Amino acid sequence: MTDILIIEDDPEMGQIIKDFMIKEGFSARLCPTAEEALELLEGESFGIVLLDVMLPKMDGYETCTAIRKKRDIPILMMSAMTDERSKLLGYETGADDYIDKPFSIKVLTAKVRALMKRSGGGEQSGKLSGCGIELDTSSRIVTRDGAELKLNAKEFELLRYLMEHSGEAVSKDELFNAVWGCDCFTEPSTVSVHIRWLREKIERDPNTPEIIRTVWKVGYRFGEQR
Amino acid sequence: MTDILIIEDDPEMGQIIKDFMIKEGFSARLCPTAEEALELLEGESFGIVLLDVMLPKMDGYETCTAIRKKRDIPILMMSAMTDERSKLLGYETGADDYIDKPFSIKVLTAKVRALMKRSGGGEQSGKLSGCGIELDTSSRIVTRDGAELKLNAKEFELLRYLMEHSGEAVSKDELFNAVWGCDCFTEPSTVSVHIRWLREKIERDPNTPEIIRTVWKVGYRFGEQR
DNA sequence: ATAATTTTTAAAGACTTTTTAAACTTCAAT
DNA sequence: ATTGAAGTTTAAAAAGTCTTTAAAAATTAT
Repeated sequence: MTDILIIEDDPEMGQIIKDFMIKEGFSARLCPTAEEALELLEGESFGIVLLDVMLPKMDGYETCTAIRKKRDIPILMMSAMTDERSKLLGYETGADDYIDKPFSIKVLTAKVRALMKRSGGGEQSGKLSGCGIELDTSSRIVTRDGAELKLNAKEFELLRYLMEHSGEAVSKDELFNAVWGCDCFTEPSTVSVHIRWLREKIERDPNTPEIIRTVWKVGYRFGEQR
Repeated sequence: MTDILIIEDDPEMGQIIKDFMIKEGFSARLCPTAEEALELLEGESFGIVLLDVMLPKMDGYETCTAIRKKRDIPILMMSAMTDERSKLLGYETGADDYIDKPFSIKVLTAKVRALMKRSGGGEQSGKLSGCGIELDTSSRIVTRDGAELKLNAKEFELLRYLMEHSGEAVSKDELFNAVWGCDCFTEPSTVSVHIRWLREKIERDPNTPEIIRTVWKVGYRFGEQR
């Protein structure tokens, strides 16, 4: 997956940024014009856009507006115009952050990381974690404090759903529909039996569950207290 | 709902920021020390933190780390130290953005909006609060001054309804219909019994209720009179 | 095909919540 | 002050929910 889309008409500048981002472990794509970039955004998905404001035909503000119409991707504007008006215009057109040129490439990287972290994006890894439990949806491996737990299918799906909705009280019906599917002749009460088996495996003390809590008259809740 | 927590030891500066944020439609709370702020964060929930780096005892970086341990709330650092090292340290300790002092208050506002938009919308996720009580409809967790209260279903629904109509006198019939549903053979007088259990749990002194007041000949009212 | 594993069912038991009813207190009007 | 209606408090009964088993059924692997 290509992470970063750099829209920058100065080839030297663009290359510096791209090289550094790659060195930092991202993958990056450089694009000298807004038109090209917009086309690229149609086909590929990026984690973030670094957008130069001074561009040949279509300027950064127009570009920003155009990207926003299509995608809710984080946009970081880069500009030599350090005045208030320019910055405000940047934010108004939908930018997430604005950095003055010339900038420290390290600060730029930090900003990129901060934005990616916040937009939940970046990592599309399929790893869920909380309360010492890690669940990897692609390998279907679940660990507690690093040790692998052997869950069977229903237990895995239950845990996955609960972890995807970590902190929420999930109703038993919702759980049942999510794991068994809406049209199914199984007794919904089977949910609690599987929750039992699951607790047997993931809880330190299955009789006083701390990871999967019961929410009376509602259902269950995975994880943190608040 | 209090949106913005401003941690700033210079009272004049703090007040300017607070006033402007309020003028912009946010609600804001000013806090001169990190210690106080951390305590406040225990009990209340905020949409964003504006964090001054130069603070009396505990500095901004430490504070940032401490907040991050507790909450995944957006943090915007404000600092007169404009060098690269300081900024990187800010991002490393978990800040989402960093603004150099002196700054344009309008740019600060734009940054606040951008961050809020990004972090799950800034919209309250179904949290109700008042009188030191916080009620989260999605996790169904209720806290008073940060400590979790264990309410059962009817108590929760009663409190939710009252908080949704905070400051209003809600008639007993209205409450009964909202919580029990219109067609139900239960005695409506059971409402007062549940109010009692609820007061037992949320009031400091259940015999002289200050959070859920009785409105004679009408019903009950949550929170302050205006 | 047989064995092993997983999933479902059903039912008992433990526990929590909700209701009821009755005694008690407070309020406001006479 | 007295009175009756409105509100509170309590404890115990009733209703309901969740847990835990064990065994049967279904599925999967050998």
